[in-house]
Amino acid sequence: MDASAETVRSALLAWYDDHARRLPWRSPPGSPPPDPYRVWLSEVMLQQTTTAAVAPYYAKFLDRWPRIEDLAAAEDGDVMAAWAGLGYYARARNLLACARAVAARGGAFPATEAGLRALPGLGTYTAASVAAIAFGEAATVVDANVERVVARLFAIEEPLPAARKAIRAAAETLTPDERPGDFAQAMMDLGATICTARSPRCLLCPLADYCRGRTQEPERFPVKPARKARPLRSGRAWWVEAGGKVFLVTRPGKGMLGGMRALPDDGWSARGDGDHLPPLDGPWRHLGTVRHGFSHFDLDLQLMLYSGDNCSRLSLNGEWWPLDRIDDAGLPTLFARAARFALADQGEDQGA
DNA sequence: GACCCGTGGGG
DNA sequence: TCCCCAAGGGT
Repeated sequence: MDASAETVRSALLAWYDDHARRLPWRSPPGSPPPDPYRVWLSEVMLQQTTTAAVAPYYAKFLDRWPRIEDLAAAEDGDVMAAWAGLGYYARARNLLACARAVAARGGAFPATEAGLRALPGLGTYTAASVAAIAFGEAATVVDANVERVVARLFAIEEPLPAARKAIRAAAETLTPDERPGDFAQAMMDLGATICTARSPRCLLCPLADYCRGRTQEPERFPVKPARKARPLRSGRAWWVEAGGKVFLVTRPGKGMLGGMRALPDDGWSARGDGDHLPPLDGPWRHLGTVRHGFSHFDLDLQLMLYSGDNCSRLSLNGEWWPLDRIDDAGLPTLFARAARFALADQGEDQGA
């Protein structure tokens, strides 16, 4: 049952040679890695995000900003708009800060895990993955996939998050000096395609013979604490339209959807009594409610249409955005959905 | 360690 | 429908 680390490494790399996923930001097994800019860009996008969601964004960013100097020179708003829909917008702010920091040192990333870790937006995982994949450093890469694979391989009973220490220690015993980048990606591929969270395919697993968890119920690992229920908040957003344009604001740099273009809203506080007043004295018409799920709460956003005839006294700073280019506004998903709702409502009025 | 921070897909 | 989850980082 137990096997040497070398046995496990060899079995996994052999499996990877035949079964590696082909992804736009990845080189085939055993071949030279993509340049660090591409590795870094993909790794940041992949934080808490599926490969399918990342692919079109990765292509778009690389096409628009082929080198890190191009990204470093971009306008903040353009980068935020290009990130719209991908979520966790602090990543985009950190991406730009990191690009500028690297450009300032001549465009070359630090080539070590410790050096990478000091850059904005690179935490334990991303620093290790870029070091291993782009620079061939024998860094131990632990993401949710590796966590699951290792917890099962060693049948770690301790629940998360306390188990992270033991999981990392176990993972470190496996990390190879040769092909550390391939090894890291192999572990992640195994977790994504074989050792999945539900219904793991143990019959296809190259590590099945060495897995302690398999003799129990592999789905048990890693043991996780119960999840808290998501509360429901409510709020209002204001749709003000004139001359074929809609009034948009840019949200503050920090907090929810920070730095993103948006509809004006009332702040959707926890109790649903948002404190921001409407940007115009009425009349307002209730268009409908958009329910949206965020990471830690659900939101019922009531969409209010300004139905008066004098927009000249708007009390907010913002910009008038052409409705026929609303898809280019870079609205995060919540407000993109609200905008579609408002435009569909108008379509119905015209049809009726 | 706890909490904040998005979104879309799959079972 | 609902719940879970994903190549996590910052504070």
